[in-house]
Amino acid sequence: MRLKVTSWNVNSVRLRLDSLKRFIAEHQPDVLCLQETKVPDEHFPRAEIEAMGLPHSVVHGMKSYNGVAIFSTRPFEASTSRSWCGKQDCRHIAVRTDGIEVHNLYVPAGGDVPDPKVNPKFKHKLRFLKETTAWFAAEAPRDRPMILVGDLNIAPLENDVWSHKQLLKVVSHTPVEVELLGRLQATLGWVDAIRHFVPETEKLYSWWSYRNRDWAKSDRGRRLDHVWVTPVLARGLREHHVARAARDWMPATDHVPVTATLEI
DNA sequence: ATGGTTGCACGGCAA
Repeated sequence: MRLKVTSWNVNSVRLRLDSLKRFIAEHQPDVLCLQETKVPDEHFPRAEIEAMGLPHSVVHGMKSYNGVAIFSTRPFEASTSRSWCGKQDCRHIAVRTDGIEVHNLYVPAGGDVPDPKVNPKFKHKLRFLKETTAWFAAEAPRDRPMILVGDLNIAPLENDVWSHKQLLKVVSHTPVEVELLGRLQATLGWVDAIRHFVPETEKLYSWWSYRNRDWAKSDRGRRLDHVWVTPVLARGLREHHVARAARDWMPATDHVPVTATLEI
């Protein structure tokens, strides 16, 4: 059976309904994980998205900031959301479908200054990574079929950014973040489902800043959005897709959908 | 070096 899983930071789900409809029609994901929905649950346009062919959903949001959701062609056997760093800021939601746990994460961006002593947002980001790492390490054995997706707000590899050298002190690509993301990845032996298909020598991005006149021409991107699978699922990996074209869909988003397809 | 843009229960904050 095919399982096609997409992660997309939509930066306001209410502004993105036309783009969501187009993406779902063109790519037909089975499980669609959204981040930065920016809407409280009572105002979430849930029925509209369910009508696009994904009739099962869970949402977990708040006013103005953050927010995560999962839509699916198949019913959920369970769903949970966890809070991290003592904050109720809607950065995690998880479901089980077909015996597979799917975790959808929105890691804090971390602000501008990569120093936890002077920047509380960066401190929060590091702490969030440590807490999620401890939780996955304690929670689940490696042989459990699990998928972790989301806007992890870290581009770990040299070719996950347009210039490794120029971004070494830029939040999202600093060594301390990359190291912590590596520890999270090591907990369950998570396999990077996108780099499974794209060699590390090749540039690959999922985000381009709004602050570029011509994002495609300058192509100063970063790969902040990820799909990971546990080792037991990795042998089923069949395809990947980064919907670069969606960067031009109006109104524009800075993140594009990232998809992995597996046979389960 | 700086400034560049977007979104949000509308305006300072987060990204």
